[in-house]
Amino acid sequence: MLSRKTKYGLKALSYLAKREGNEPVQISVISEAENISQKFLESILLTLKKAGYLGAKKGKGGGYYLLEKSMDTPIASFYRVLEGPIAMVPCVSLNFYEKCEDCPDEDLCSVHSLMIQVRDNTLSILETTTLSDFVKNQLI
Amino acid sequence: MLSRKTKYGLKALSYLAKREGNEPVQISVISEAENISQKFLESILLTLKKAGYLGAKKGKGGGYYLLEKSMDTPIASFYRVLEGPIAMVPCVSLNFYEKCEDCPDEDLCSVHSLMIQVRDNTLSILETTTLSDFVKNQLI
DNA sequence: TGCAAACTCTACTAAATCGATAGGATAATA
DNA sequence: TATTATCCTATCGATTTAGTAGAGTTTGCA
Repeated sequence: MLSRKTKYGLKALSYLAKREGNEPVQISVISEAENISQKFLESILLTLKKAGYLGAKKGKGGGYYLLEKSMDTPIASFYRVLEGPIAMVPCVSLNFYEKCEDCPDEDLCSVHSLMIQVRDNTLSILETTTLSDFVKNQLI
Repeated sequence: MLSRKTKYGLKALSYLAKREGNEPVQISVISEAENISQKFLESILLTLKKAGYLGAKKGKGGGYYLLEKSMDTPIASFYRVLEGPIAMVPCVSLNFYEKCEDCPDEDLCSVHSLMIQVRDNTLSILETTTLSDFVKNQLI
């Protein structure tokens, strides 16, 4: 299940991506438009900024805006920053790998094999869908 | 992320599915073979029994065993019993649908559209892989 | 009949995570 | 210098997770 953090983060990104121009937008504007708690959104946007996907400007006329590369960034990247691993078990994670304590041999684990398939299928979507695609699709 | 409950449940099912014959197997045997806390596994197997996938026999020589239909049951069914929804957001769940409070129109939500794709991809694996397939694959 | 084996069931708990909220610090603008 | 808006740390209540404890029930067997 997607956490609210990730869902809100993606919705905020899509809000920024849909705008014409790239003027800074205040947190309060996004939070009202997308029905997200303002304080919660604050921390989410900060995370995305630290990860290098958003720029921020302080003071009057300030707010958050997309950095250039963000439109071509796959959703998978945002997902990993907000939610963490895409894989359903750490032992099949590409970016957050961890061995299972209970499993002596991954190659003999049915769960492992199946979850590799699920991971690859999910990745095929999340890695090929960029933020630009993400907002394009919904206009159809 | 898969909970331990689901992972352990699937491992126990696969343990039973790999056995020759279908004699009852004690919880303690499975828990040792798969390195799962016995008490925890107890409750998991009980859940699977109540859902109609396992039979149980009490007393000496007792234990859990697969019911006939279980070998042809898709992993998706076990998953739903153990973990809950397969979808990443309730608003795209087929079996556990819930409307998002924050979302006025699902058709205009980019997250919604994307998660439908992810769901369908994941389902295409979990619905077509039966318990029988599940243990067959790993022998290759 | 009586004992032991093994599942059944309820209740409880420690720890972690989630979804926020509070409030002050910092920086930019006018 | 006053205002605006992000930055940052800390805290908190509710929920979920991953168990644990312990008594109850059914079955097989001597």
